[in-house]
Amino acid sequence: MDTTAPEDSEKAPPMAPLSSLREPPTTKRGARTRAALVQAARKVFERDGYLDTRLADITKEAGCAAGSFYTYFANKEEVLAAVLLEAQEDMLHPGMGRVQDTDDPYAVLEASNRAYLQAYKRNAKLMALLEQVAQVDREFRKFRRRRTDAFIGRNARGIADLQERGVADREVDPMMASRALSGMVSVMAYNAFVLGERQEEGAPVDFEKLLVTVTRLWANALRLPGHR
Amino acid sequence: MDTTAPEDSEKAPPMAPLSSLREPPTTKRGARTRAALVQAARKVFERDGYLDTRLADITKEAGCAAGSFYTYFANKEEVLAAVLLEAQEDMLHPGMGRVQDTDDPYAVLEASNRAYLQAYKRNAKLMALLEQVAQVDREFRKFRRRRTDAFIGRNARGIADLQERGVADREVDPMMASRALSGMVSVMAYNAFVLGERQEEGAPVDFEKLLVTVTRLWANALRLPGHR
Amino acid sequence: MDTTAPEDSEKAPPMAPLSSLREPPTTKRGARTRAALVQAARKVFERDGYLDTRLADITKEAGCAAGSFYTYFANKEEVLAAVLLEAQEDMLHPGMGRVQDTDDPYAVLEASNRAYLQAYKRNAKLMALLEQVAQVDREFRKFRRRRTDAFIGRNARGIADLQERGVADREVDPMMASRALSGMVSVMAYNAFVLGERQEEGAPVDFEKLLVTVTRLWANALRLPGHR
Amino acid sequence: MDTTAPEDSEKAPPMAPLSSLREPPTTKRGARTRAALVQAARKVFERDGYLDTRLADITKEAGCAAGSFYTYFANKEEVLAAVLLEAQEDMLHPGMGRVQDTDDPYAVLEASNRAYLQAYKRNAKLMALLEQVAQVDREFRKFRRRRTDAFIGRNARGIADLQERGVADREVDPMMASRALSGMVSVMAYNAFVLGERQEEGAPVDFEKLLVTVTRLWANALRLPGHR
DNA sequence: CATGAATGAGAGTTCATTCAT
DNA sequence: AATGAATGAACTCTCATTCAT
Repeated sequence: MDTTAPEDSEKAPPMAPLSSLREPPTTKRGARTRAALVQAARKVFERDGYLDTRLADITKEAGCAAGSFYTYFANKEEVLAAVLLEAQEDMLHPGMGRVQDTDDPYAVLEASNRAYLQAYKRNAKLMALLEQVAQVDREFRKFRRRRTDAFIGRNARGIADLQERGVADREVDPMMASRALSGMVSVMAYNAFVLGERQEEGAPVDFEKLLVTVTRLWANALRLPGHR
Repeated sequence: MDTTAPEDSEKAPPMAPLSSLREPPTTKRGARTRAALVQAARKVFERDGYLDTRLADITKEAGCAAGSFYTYFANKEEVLAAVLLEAQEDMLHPGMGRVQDTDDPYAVLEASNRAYLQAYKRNAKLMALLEQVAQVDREFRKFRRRRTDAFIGRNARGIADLQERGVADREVDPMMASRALSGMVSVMAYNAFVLGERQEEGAPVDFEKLLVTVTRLWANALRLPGHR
Repeated sequence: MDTTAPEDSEKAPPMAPLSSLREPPTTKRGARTRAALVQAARKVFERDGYLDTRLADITKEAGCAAGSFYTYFANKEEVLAAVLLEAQEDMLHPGMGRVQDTDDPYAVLEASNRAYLQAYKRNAKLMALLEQVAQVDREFRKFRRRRTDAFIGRNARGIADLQERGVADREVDPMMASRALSGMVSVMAYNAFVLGERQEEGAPVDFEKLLVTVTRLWANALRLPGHR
Repeated sequence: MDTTAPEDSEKAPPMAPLSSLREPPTTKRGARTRAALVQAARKVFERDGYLDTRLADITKEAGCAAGSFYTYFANKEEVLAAVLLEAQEDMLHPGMGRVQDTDDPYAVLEASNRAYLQAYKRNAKLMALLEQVAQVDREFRKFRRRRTDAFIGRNARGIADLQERGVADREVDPMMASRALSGMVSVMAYNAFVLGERQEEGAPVDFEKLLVTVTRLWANALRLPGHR
């Protein structure tokens, strides 16, 4: 789910647009240390949350000295950026098997949602982290937005396509419908895989039921035919 | 990757469940000071965000000494609780005029969504704050959940009712459908009224178009009859 | 003596023009603490030099907690500013008794130089500090410049006056001559009272001989008549 | 106030008296690297000032690795020493053409001052650096002192000579007069060529006017005859 | 000799919380 | 009840120096 904080809330220091400023390590040893830091950072971030993570926690986890951190990153933001960039691939491009070959819109839709939900589940901790950090840092809000927009755009094209083929409700704006329906799925994913996994915050969820429900609602919402 | 979410991320200090611990002020002067603090807190929270707000900012805004804060609240969480409790009414019970009288499910649905979206827009800054703080504090996550569940429950009853009346798709679980569709609307509201209002984070939104779209999608999703 | 560093050498952070930003203490206790800090700062600065002074040294000397420093000053610069402002009076306006009554230019000159040298000697440690810090901080360079200019201007007027009265060499530009001669005296003072007092850095100096020499050279340089 | 100057201000680590400890490089490659470091150091020192210079800045400018620095120098002081020693010649022995042949004391004096001022101007950045570092490091204070004393001694001999020839005021101690007058010229040079070149710190100066003025004042101060 | 990563002590700063007045 | 100064733990970041390759 999407969440945010008052615009002016963050003092915006000069920050790089989510790309490493420090030059990459030249030696093998350097690469190893950097990798250890990124891995440690991910672990600690996911465990303690972005805000409660001290840089010392990361270096400790990585097994290196506090100062070594700054050989590779300028601050907490930059490690997180590195963590996210490293995981970006799997988060962005779920890849959804062969089903696309079919002509059955419902089957395609279900496959798409399945891929999305699976990827979300796989990266749930990271998604939780992203949501948290997006509340606090504009740069990561942008990152999240890029990710969201990728899905929304893809789905909007799918909807427009169905409309052209005459199988989807032509009354709705494809873009806005995509925003709404994609949002619907992402909220469900967040609730199921982020909150649902937490003690006392939510109940565990039946993956298939979730998938079927959102798919059906989505199909209905577009008035796809058949599939009573 | 597995999906245990950052449950432990927040050090959980002994905290009261969102109700003031401190006994209420006895004197008039005390009541005035407390009120000033709550009002100031809301203003500063909305302006600077929860995390960037220093208690000193609040007392300064309230025009009282730093120490006075502790006469009424134990910490930042408690003021925020007070702020939210004070605003709870309008956030929770939008109240939606007389339309409920009609039998037209679509009209009822639209009225309900209108009321929700209007309330969201009215309290957008507070909602933003709530989302932010929910990322950081379990107690406020619970608060948010109570609010969300109220809407979800209400909508689920509506859906079940329509199903019983035979006008809604019986294949979907009313509760889960309500989660999905309510979530859909809340995401749209968040994007429109929280992110949409921020420079460079989102475009301003046409309220009516938003309302019509989500209502239509909702109606379609349930296969409500009629309406073209 | 005047000394400085390459212009670009100092990263110039937004700094206040040598005036306290923090609001002054309201209570007696506050005033006491602030005063203790200024006094401690002066002592430590004079003992350890500006650069080697840690804020912790100052608070320790003042007998208060590290954090208390920031109640009154934003950083090291600001305390030093406070120290200098407090001592400014005596450094700037030596006050030189009754001699001004006479018409004898030489006597006036000697009295003036005596007052200057005495004041310099009295504040030697502070002058040393000022020289040191002027090498490092533009704002204090300005401060030093204001002080220097005050003397130079005063002396330039004296020289011009003598020229008008026909007792001083009219060939020299009064302002530039004042720069040169005032500079001459200040170098001598620096060498005598700052360096001269240090072990192995210079020999102790006979105050009267110093005074007589610079006065005679000054008088000669302007071709004042009489005096052998 | 008393006048013990900040003698103890600098922690005095075991330091060599401004001569390279490290043995000179044996290979050609080594000599090249060392030279590159010295050159880079001078550039960076002059640009950023001694204190703000990081060893990393120097090695970067020299195009070699951080660790290589320690092959040739033990620390920042030592490079600076190397820099100064390399430039010492031009700073110390201006060389002043043929004018010394004349008997006209004024001409000799002017030639001497011209040579001094030209050398100062030529090495202004280095002089600025020296002044800065002298404020901070005893060893460089000694270096500066040796330089200053060379000039003072030379000028004192000149003055004594003139006194013996009966053309200079015999009432002043040649050594002290030399200190004062040499100091006068050096202050003027510092103000003109170091401060004068900086934006907003001083106005640019007319070299010839400066030369004529200090020379005339100097001549007058000694009561040299002629030259009205 | 050169490299460049690793180290870690140490400094400045923030701010929730306490407490004497 | 109110005040506002005092506290000090906590954290980030710098950079001279070392050392394995």
